[in-house]
Amino acid sequence: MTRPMADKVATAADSTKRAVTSIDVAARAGVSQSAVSRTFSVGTSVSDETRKKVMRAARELSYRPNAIARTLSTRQSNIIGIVLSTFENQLYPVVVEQLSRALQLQGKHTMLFLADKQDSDSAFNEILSYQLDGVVIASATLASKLAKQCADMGIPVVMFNRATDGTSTDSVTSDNRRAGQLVGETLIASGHQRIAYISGREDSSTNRDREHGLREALVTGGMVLFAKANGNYEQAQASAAVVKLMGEAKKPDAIVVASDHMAFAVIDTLRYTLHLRVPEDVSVVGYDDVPQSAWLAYQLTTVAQSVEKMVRATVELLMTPAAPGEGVSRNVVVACTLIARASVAKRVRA
Amino acid sequence: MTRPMADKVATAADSTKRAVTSIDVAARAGVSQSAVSRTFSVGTSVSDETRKKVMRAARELSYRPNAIARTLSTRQSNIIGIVLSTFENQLYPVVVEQLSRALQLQGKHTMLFLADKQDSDSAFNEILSYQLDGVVIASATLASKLAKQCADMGIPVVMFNRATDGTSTDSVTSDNRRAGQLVGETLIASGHQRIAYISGREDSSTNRDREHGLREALVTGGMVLFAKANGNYEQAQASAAVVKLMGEAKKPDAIVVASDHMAFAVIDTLRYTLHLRVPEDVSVVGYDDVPQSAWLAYQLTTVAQSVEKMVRATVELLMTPAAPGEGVSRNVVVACTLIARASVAKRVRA
DNA sequence: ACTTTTTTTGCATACGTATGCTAAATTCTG
DNA sequence: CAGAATTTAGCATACGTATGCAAAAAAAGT
Repeated sequence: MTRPMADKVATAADSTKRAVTSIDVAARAGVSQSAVSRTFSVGTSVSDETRKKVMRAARELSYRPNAIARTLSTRQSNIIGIVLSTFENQLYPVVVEQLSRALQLQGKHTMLFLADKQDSDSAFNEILSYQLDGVVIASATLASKLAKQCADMGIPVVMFNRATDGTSTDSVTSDNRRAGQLVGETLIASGHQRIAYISGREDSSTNRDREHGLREALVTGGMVLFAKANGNYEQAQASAAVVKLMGEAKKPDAIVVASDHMAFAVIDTLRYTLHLRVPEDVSVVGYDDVPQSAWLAYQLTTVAQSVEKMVRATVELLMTPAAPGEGVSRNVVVACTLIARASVAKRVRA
Repeated sequence: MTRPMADKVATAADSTKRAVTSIDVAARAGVSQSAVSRTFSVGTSVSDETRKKVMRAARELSYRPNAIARTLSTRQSNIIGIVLSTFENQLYPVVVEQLSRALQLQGKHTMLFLADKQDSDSAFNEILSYQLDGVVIASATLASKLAKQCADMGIPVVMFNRATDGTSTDSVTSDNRRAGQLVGETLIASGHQRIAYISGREDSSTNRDREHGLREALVTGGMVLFAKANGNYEQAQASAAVVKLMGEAKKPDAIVVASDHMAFAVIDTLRYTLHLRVPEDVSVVGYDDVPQSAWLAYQLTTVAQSVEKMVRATVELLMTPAAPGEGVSRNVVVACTLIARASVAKRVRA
């Protein structure tokens, strides 16, 4: 009896104080625990009177339903996983921000997972052990493997900005082939004759489709791709690529770059390393229309992916999972728009 | 008896198939459920033999412990919430990426929360109902309010890159006052005489400290701040601010900008709108050292925050929560470094 | 007023794992 | 080899909420 009181006093910072549960609320409101639960669940029937009593008690105790317990019971976590490899390309911050916001509006929450070369497997397993309501994959690395694992667990998966490589997974992409065509058409229309391409990762469907579309437009216009170098979606490699392209005897008069992110490095290298003018000496076109493309330093002509539409489609797919066993994947392709800025010149035919 | 079989066949995509639980594994391994649980928990005692049996059965059934159930039982979710307002400033993608990676290495996962002006309250409540192990606040909006709520619930909170406004919350910041001094000293040393400041949000401690340090260095050097305009951490406002500063009869010869993000807009506006040269006509200095600062187009002299150190400190604080009722907050201040690039000129005294 | 229908309530149990406690098995000790 | 000390296994219960079911209450119908 020396100090039992001290052990029981609950100070504000007392970490031993138990959280308020629906049972506490029920006791205070003089109803059953079920009544409390029903009050806080949508689509359940409670009389106005009990609801009021419960709400009052809940407020007084500052009760908040425990999402974890709820998940265990309903098998619905309201958590969506987003897998990506890096934020380096400014497109991804934009995507994650918009996606998170859109999901929050639907009462979902976002669990971020940064895939890495090494730890991918161990951490994948961990993320999968949270009863995710869905997963958005915006990372090339191990995408199809992870997609399969999720599918096996019955978790809806959406591949964002990458096509399904044979596996039957839902996906949202923009119309990259058309994007490539648009770029080709614009460059031809503005009088370019030697059009080169700096590619992204060769195993990326986005890159392939963009190149494919570009080549189609060139053929239609009676020409072929003038040159090509690989930038691998990395700025350093893109810089090296443009140095190589401009080091040849016959130089391109326009360079199409597989992503805006690389295009910035290309423009910088052209201007500050090779001392060439953009667009007077070389035109540059990118893809994605990330925020920086509009900056005065770049004024990059590019093809805009409508992140907004892609996000909307993604959320839609996540919320309405395909019927099980359906086997056929849903692939949403969002239209894209050419944004003409100042990085493309009008050239007079020689 | 017409089609009972069809109803029971479990196809791969059959969403009705129940998840594998520790009980299933126990049955298959011929041990109790506790044995399975102990096998998958660290720091518990199981004999090698049972462990092997369990692991084997688990592998055969591809069992994965249910993190949600585990959370309910242990009151430890292994989820850390990150609250921020926007990814616009490239510093934040970098921070979130590094923080997530660091947390993943500790077996923690990241729940992202994008604070908004409107929905802040409702969504806060939701995020708090997941038994978060900790919260990192990297958003100015409602920071102190949220911090208090978390503290009341016994959730460790760390304010990232913003000081605690009186409230006793742990925080990690860089030495912004010293950063300001460094900038002032450098500009004075390189012969600048009319040093102006474009500020961030006035209610941000980061901004205040940077300005404070800058003014101190100026006073020490026998001068005062030449002019000041508010950029509010937004590029458009920063552009307007620089236009205003350069529109005066007496123009600054150096502009210190409260963030790199704004500094890019300032440089672009100087060059492409006002047709001035950087650094020949005006030097520009930023804060943060985001990736773009190193780009050839900007070559921005800036003060680097060591995101790596800040992240490490944040994780450290999260993992070792202060003793309850301690009342005194831990405030880690990380040293910063001036990164000299080409946006500052050497001026000869007139 | 009495039956029928509808709504509301509470009871009991399930969700999947962790863990205190006790009993059993094992190892150690002399 | 007996007994003590230690390790390991299993039982039972807790974590906090949701929900099927049946009883109770209220509303509607005649």
